[in-house]
Amino acid sequence: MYNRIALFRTEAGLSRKDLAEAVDVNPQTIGYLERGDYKPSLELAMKIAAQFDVPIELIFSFTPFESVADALRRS
Amino acid sequence: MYNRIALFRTEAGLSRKDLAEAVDVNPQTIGYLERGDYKPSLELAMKIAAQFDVPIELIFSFTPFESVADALRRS
DNA sequence: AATTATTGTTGTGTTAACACAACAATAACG
DNA sequence: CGTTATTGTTGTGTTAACACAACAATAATT
Repeated sequence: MYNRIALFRTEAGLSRKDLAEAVDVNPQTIGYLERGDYKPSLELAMKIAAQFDVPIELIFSFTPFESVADALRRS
Repeated sequence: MYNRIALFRTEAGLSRKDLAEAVDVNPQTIGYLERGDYKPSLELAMKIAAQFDVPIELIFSFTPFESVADALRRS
């Protein structure tokens, strides 16, 4: 399971602690998710997606995300 | 957490056993999910959504889904 | 009516997603 | 330089999402 939590989080100017408070989990949990140490529950994934106002599929994927450079080049 | 698994499943002509095999879980697990006895992992939710080829948000929601009648009336 | 498929219920066991604490390493800032 | 914020690491404990088994109830099929 790949994710772009860190990407969205830093762009939003949030620390892990900030995001953790926003979605109501322990700050360590955000770190574990970003590193891929464990996979989120659907509930947590939905809260994170809601926080950045994007669909879940933009943040979580079974296949690797393309680089930001490539994505912007395509857009 | 509300879901429309049963709705999509029956429309697709699948039994719980069928869907369970398609997303590689125990048939009981589908029953538990449909009844709301427990919430899916993100991984399972994504597999189910992929099975019906719709975004996760069409199947799972924090708020109740409108009735099929209302949805069709609106469309 | 008999058989088979589907669904629901109960129970037990395992694993991983969490919470929480403590501390080290590094980065940012006064 | 000293302080503070941020991130990473390790460890322990709890809970819920699963697997699996057995069986009852109902629906569908022959």
